[in-house]
Amino acid sequence: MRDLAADLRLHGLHVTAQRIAILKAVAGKPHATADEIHDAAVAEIGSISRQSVYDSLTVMAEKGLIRRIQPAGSAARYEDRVGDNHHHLICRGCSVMFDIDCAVGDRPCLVASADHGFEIDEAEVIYWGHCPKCAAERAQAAPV
Amino acid sequence: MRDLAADLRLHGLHVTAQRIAILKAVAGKPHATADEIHDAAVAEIGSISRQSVYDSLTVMAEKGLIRRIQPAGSAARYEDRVGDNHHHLICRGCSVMFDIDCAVGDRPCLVASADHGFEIDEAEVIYWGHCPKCAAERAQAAPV
DNA sequence: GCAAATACTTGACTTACTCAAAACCTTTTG
DNA sequence: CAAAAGGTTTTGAGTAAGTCAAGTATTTGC
Repeated sequence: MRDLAADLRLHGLHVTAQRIAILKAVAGKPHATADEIHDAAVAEIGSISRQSVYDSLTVMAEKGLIRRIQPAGSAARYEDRVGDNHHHLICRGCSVMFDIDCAVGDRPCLVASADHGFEIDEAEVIYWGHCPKCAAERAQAAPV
Repeated sequence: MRDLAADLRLHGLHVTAQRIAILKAVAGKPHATADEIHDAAVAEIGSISRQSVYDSLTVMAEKGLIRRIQPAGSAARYEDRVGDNHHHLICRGCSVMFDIDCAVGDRPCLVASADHGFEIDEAEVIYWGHCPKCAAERAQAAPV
């Protein structure tokens, strides 16, 4: 298990009960929303304001401790798997989300065909589709 | 120029002044937000409710006349370039957005390394970085 | 142990978007 | 052409997710 306190200090952040609780929540339930993380943190330490959850998630994402994913049509989600540039697979029906390892290799997806002079730092890839369950339901609802 | 009315009819939608105005707005300013499209449509036909703009954009996106892009940290945007699976390059500073042709080829990016049984229909790729202008400003604000 | 810096809480506020019901317009059919 | 049928637009209220600001509390370096 990660030493959460050391992790925070390493990134120049103060160590507080709230932040430890948030990190635990993110680690324990990948792809959780800010709201779910708030609930988990409340369960862990009894009380924490919603605002602190937002603040902490924001700085921790900025410092690179966690990663924020913001798919179309749903609230932002957070995960503690960082640094490996993996991607995501999301169901259009029920919004389940899976991790997908980069199909091509290490980070070649970072190369765009024309960069317009940009300094590119991330290539975000989201695969959209329907999970087996939702695909079956759709087939039934709208038969050919 | 596209025959907008025929385009709507082809997709099973009624032809109305509002929808024509919205399609023109989307074509005239790619990557516009619902709000900007509303403004453009008002300029075109004098008056249209915000709700109609949302409704129309939603059905037209469903029917495949236009495409909705919803990047993290900003409102949804719309474009009329559909069917070629191109990608986007967005500046973290000022949110400018450019089109990027698929680096690999036609649509191979659709292939995920493990599909979890999903029926995948789209691979959305967003390159994040800083445009030349914002990169320069950042370098000045936080010099090494 | 103290001062300075960082973090947390409270509560008001905003933005982007959704829901619902009634009025209206397009299209289809006779 | 008229009228029925059903899709479309308007109006207005409502919601979720997140932001802003000011004051209080905690952590850390000295």
